[in-house]
Amino acid sequence: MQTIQVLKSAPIFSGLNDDQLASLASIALERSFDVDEFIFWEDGAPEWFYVIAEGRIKAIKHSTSGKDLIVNFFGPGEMFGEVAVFENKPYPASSQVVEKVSLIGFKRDDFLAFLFENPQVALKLINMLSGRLRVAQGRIRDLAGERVQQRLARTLLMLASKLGSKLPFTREEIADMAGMTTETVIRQMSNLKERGIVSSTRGEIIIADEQKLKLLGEGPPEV
Amino acid sequence: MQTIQVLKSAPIFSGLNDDQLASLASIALERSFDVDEFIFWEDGAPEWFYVIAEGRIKAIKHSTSGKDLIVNFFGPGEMFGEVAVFENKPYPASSQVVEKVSLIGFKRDDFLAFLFENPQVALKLINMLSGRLRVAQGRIRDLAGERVQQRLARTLLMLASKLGSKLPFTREEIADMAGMTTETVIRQMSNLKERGIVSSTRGEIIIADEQKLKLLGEGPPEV
DNA sequence: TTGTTTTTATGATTTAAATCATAGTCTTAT
DNA sequence: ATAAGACTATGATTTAAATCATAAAAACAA
Repeated sequence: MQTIQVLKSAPIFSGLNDDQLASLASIALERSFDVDEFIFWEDGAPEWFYVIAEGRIKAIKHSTSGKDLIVNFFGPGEMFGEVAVFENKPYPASSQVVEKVSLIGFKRDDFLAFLFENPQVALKLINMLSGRLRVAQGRIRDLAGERVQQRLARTLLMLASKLGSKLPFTREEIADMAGMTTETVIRQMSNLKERGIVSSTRGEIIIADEQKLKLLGEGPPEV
Repeated sequence: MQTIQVLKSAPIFSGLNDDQLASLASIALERSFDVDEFIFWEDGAPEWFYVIAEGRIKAIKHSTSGKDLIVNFFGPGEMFGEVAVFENKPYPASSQVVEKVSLIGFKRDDFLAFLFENPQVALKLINMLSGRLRVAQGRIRDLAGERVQQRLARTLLMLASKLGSKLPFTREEIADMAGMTTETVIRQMSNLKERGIVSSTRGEIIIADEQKLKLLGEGPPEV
C-alpha cells in the first residue's frame, strides 16, 4: 500500500489534509520485519517511532526473574515506540513481531518538528497518550490483588475489545499478559470451557459468552 | 502565592514567556480543598484539569471487591485530571486531599484552545504524558507476579524518587499502593527495620539504606 | 484523666496459586 | 511415516501471602 494511504487510515493522523500528509510522508521510511524478529529492545536508544501498516507486534517488558510480561499488542494503524521518542529516554519495552509487519517509521527529530508545525496532530497525540494511560491504570488495578479468575477474564475482555471474539493466542501468551503461570491459565481455561464461556482450538480462544465473562471480570469471585 | 508565580514554577509550563503566562492565568481559577475532601470522583464528568500550587493529593481507583488502590500521589507543581480532560471521558480515578491543597484549575475547552495556540506546551505535555505512561508500565510489570518483598521495595523507591527518603505514609497506605494487605506490609517492614534498611515512626517511613533496598527491588529474592 | 480510635505488631490457620511431575494431542519437519 | 517440538491437560505437593485473631502503644477527644 502507498505510504500516504496507510498514514491516512491511522487514527493518529485522521483529519490531515493532503499537504500535511505529503509532508509527513516525506519524513517517513518504510521498514519490514519477519515473525519473531525484534524491532527494538527494552533500554535501547530511542531512534524510531512507528506506525503499523500491516501485521502485529507485541510489547514485552523483561524481568530480572526471567518471567517476561507482555504489556501490549499493536496492529494496523496503531503507533508504538512513542514513549521513548517523546521522552528521549530508552525504550521502556521491547517490541517483537507476532505477524509479519510492514512499518512506517519516523525519526525522532523529524517527527518532533512536524508536531511543532501541526498542533492538530499534537492534540490528537495527547488524546491518544491519555487513552493509553487510562488503559494502563486499569491494568494496574487489575493486576494488584485481584484473583486469577478475574484477571484472566479482564485480560480476555481487553483483548476481545481490540481483536474481536476470536483471539489468536496460546495459553502461554495469555499467562504472560495476565501475570500468571501457564498451568494456571490452562486450568482456568478448562473451567471456562466447561461452563461454556469460551471454546478453543490449539492456539486460538473463542469467547462464546461475553456477558458471563464480564460478570466474572467485574463481580466478586462467586456469582 | 500569585497564580502566575505558581504556573511559572510548574514543570509543564516551564519556559513560557510572560505573555503566555498571562494568557494562561486569564483562564485559570483558584480552588482550595481540605484534608480528606474529594476533588473529583472516578467516573465523574471531566470538567477540570488541575495544577497543584500547594499541598498533596492521591489518585485512587476503586474496586468492586472494596479494596481500593492508590495509583499515584501528586504534589506542588504537578498536574492531575489530565487523562479525563484530554480524552473527554470520565475521570479514571478519584482524587482525594492528603494535605490541604490549593489548586489552579483549567476548564477543558479553555485549556485545549490554549494548547492549540501554544504547541510548545503541547509538546511538553506529550513529553510528560509519555513519562507517566513509562512509570505506569513499570508498575504493571512490578505488580504482575513479583514477590511482595520486591513489590514493597519498588513502591518505596518510587515514592522516595518523588519525595526524598522521608515518606509520610502509614503501612495501610503503602499496602493500598503496592496491592497487598496491611499485615503483610507490617511484617515486611519489620523485617526491613531489623536489617537496618529502613527506620520508622508512626505514620512515617525513613529509608536508611537505599542501596540495599534497590538490591531487593531488582535482584532475585535471595541476595 | 479516662476512654476511644488509629497505627503497629505478631501469632495461628487457611487458601490460592506456584511449582514439580507426567502424559496425551496436535503440528511440522525431514 | 516417523520423529521432534509445541501446546494442552491434570494430578500432587509446596509455599507465599491472605485471613482471622488478639493486643500493645501512640494519638486524640471529651
